[in-house]
Formats: sequence, C-alpha cells, structure tokens
Amino acid sequence: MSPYDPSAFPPFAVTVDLVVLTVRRHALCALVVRRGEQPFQGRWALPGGFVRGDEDLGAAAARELAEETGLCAHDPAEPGAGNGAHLEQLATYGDPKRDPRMRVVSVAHLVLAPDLPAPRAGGDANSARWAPVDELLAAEDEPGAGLAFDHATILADGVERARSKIEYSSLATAFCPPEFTVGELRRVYEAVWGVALDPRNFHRKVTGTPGFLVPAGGTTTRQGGRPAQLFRAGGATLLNPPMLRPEA
Amino acid sequence: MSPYDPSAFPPFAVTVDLVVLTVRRHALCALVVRRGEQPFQGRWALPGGFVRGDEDLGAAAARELAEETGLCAHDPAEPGAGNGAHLEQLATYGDPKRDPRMRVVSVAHLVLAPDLPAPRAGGDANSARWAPVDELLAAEDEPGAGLAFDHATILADGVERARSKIEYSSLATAFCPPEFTVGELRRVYEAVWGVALDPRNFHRKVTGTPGFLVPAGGTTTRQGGRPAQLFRAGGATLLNPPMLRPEA
DNA sequence: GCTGTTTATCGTCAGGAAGACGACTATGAT
DNA sequence: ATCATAGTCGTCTTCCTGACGATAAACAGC
Repeated sequence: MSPYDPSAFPPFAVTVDLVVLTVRRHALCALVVRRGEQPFQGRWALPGGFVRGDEDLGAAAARELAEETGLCAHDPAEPGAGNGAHLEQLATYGDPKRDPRMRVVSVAHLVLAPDLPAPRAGGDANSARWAPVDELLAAEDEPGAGLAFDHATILADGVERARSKIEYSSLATAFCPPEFTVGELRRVYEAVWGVALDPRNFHRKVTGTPGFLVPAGGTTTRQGGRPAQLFRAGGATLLNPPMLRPEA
Repeated sequence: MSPYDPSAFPPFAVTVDLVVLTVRRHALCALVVRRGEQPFQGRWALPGGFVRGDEDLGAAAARELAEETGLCAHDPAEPGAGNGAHLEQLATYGDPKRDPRMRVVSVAHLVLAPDLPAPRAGGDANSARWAPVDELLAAEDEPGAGLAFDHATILADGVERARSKIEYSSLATAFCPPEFTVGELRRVYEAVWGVALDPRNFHRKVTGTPGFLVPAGGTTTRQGGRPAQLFRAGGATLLNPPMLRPEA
C-alpha cells in the first residue's frame, strides 16, 4: 500500500442507505422518504445518511433506522432478545457517477421488520411512507417517477436478498410480531415470494423443522376461522433442508 | 440528507481488499502479501489498495487483482467467456479502529481462481504467496503471526461465502481450468468443504443437473486410472436442488 | 501377459422429503 | 342451523439422496 499521506488518496463521503422491508396487507413493502432538496428533489428515496467519524457502519445504519422509524435494530451477532428488527449489511455501491455532486460510497443495509404503525417522519426526512416494492420497481420505467440515485438497484438487490434468505434461514420470522401463527408466517412467505403455498404442506414443514418454531402456549383467532396455535421463533437460524420456493 | 458541504461530513479513505482463493494440492488456499511498512510491517495481509477517484469499486478490485496476480477478472454480469477469474463483492468493513492511522473503509471482494503458477509479486507488494486458509486462520491464535488489520475476519467471511455458494451455484467450476473432469470438480468440493464425497453419487448429481456441465468431447488421464471425460462449465449458474454439504 | 492399484462410471436399493390433495375441526357470520 | 374461513392431521406418489456393489479402462510391477 502507499503511505497514508492524506493527499495521496481521493476523499470520499461514506453513507449508509437502508432497505427497510415489511409485509403489509399481503404485500412486501419498503420504507421510502421524500427528498426535500436537490438533486432528485421531491422524488422518493431510501432512507440513509452520512456515517459519522467515529461510528461503525452497522452502528450508523442502526442510528439512521432509529431516527427514521423508531425501530431498535437487533444485531444478529448479539443474542439480545426483543422486538428489534433484523439488520444486516447488504452491499456497497460506489459508482463514481452515482451522486452528481461528489464521490459518495454508500454501504446499503437490509432491515426486516414486523408490520409497523404508520412511519413517523423523523430526522431530516420530509415525509415517509411504506410502498409496495412492486410499485416502486415498476415506476422505474416511467420517467421522473423512479427512485432517486441508484436506489432502485439497491432496493432490487435488497428484495432479492430477502427472497433468497428466507429460503434457507428462519429470517421470515423477523417479519412477524413476537408471537405469531403458522398461517401468519405462511402469509409472509407468500407476500415476499409472490406465490401461493399449500397450507397443509407448509404447516408440516415449519412444525417439523426442529428449532424453527417453539409453541408460545396460546391460541388466537385474529385471522378468523379456527383458532390457531401461537408460536415464537426458535433458536435455529439455518433451515436444513431449506424451504423450497415454487419454481413456477 | 444534509447539504453536501465538504466540511459537513468526515473524510474517509476507501480501499478494496481481495480474498483470492484457489485450490492447490487438495487444500483451499488464499493469496497473501507481505507488508513492507508500518503498521503490521512484515506481517501477511490480503492484497488491496486505494480506490481511485474516478473508479468504480469492482473496477478497482479488478485492477488490484491484475496488478497482484495478472489475472483478468471475469465480471459475472458480462457474458464474456474466458480464463478470467470470478470476482464478486464480499462485504464492507469500516470499524473506526480497524486502521490505527486513519479512517479507512474497505470494500472486500472475493475472487475464485483456478490453480495458478507461483504468484508474481507486483505493484507495491514485497512478496506474495498462496497459503492454506486453515493455516492462516489457525495462526490468528499465536501472537504476532496473524494477518494484519482485520484481514482474518475478512478472510473467514470470504471462505464462508465460497463454502456456502458452491452449494447452490455452479461456482465451483471457477476453481477449475476451462476443461476439467468430474473427479477434478469433486476434489474442488472436497478441498473447499474439507470433507470426502462419494464419487458415484457426486458423478450422478453433477451429470444429472441440466446445464451444469457440458461435454467437451475428449478424455484425459492426468489423474491416473481410467480416462475421464472432459467437461466445460454449462450455462446454468443456479443449482436446483443444491449440492448438499455433508453435515458431519 | 497377468495381477494389483487407481480412477471413472453405471446400477440398485432403502429412507426421507415434498407436492397433491382428502378429511376433519373449531371458530364467527348470516 | 348453515355456511364460510382457517387450522391441523393423514395418505399417496414421486423425486432425491446416501450407501454401496459391480464393471471398465488406464498404469505399474512382476
């Protein structure tokens, strides 16, 4: 490596952008905020902000998440129980032209959260909303309607990561409240994958996988129909064999 | 977001670090270079360097790869055939204390390459070598013998990525020369996973997966024993169902 | 040539998992 | 009471895998 003369390397700004996903009304939704300034003024964008000088990347993501949503991030490394959302690093985007003003490298993070009340506009975001990812990605074709910067690419990558990760991990429970039914978990899979799953085979699969679900000892009828057993997420994080996504 | 006043955000240096993996003599090996300067002078480190001001992250990784090894990176996005190694972004490491001199954010990339001739020491690296990853990671326990900076963490993450990715993709062929036998491919899996696989079941699996292998129309006897058919990597990139890693 | 060794390749069989789907149960709505 | 809605348990068939026997084609050494 070259010596670390501050003039020997180009200066970068480093930001974090967040792909915050949840399931609302049978649709996979992402949190977007309206930009209040140029460039892309008035357009929707992913929440995010600068990494501070003494802050780790994951900490910056957790801070931005709390500022935008009030959510407490749940670092997968810590065993800490709780309501916190799942947070993980997604990928880093550093095209020299991705921001027209200057060189910005953005470390995108993926957040999976249970269904939340209306987003609270916080920090420096003018307004925020949950939007179905299908709408957001379809709007990329209409000029002037797409997400700011390269955020459509980041969103698509985050959605793809979520879609593939619930196949072989128990991460789908991150979309559920602390106690949930098998049917609610199945509707998460159906919304994220955009397919219909057989309720009987799904039930057999998730209840037959050791450590995936532990009974919480109650029943609920909040979905109508016969009361369903309540479960909590078990300790298992890797599903083996995985949940198979229908190919059609 | 805040206005982009250059004084409003802290300055970062952005580097790329490379986890270059290959299979040599039945062992998974990584490319390491000896550091010629402080800090960690004389210690082994992953190859890497600064991202230039007008350079994309993947391009910086490909440039460093070429400087260190002469390898031509094969961007998975392009259909470009060839001898190029597989290159993909791994993860980004930005702990404020990961470099004692200043704030450096490193975007690590993973490279999978066929067995190469001896590495050529290039660029600003004093010397370079292939080292079995088991040795590199085991050396972390002895004081003064481990990799520089947080490179052991990066290496471990890269190895884990490679181990899991050959399960459900055809990426193991990236470790092979353009034409290879089923047995050579099996030895790649065995080296990366550190297990023994049944040759008969492996043969059935890889030849029975459509698009994984296409016959190259010759045979070779370079491994001894009965001549084996030569294959090329097929177009399929995703293996469904995946190759199962033995649990024991 | 014969024999043993090595590697490749084909085949068989049992067990497990998944898709398709029938049947029954327990609620609320009309 | 009847219906609609969900949840839960079983059955059957098919596919995939792991274990392993058997054969084929090269080479080394006697």
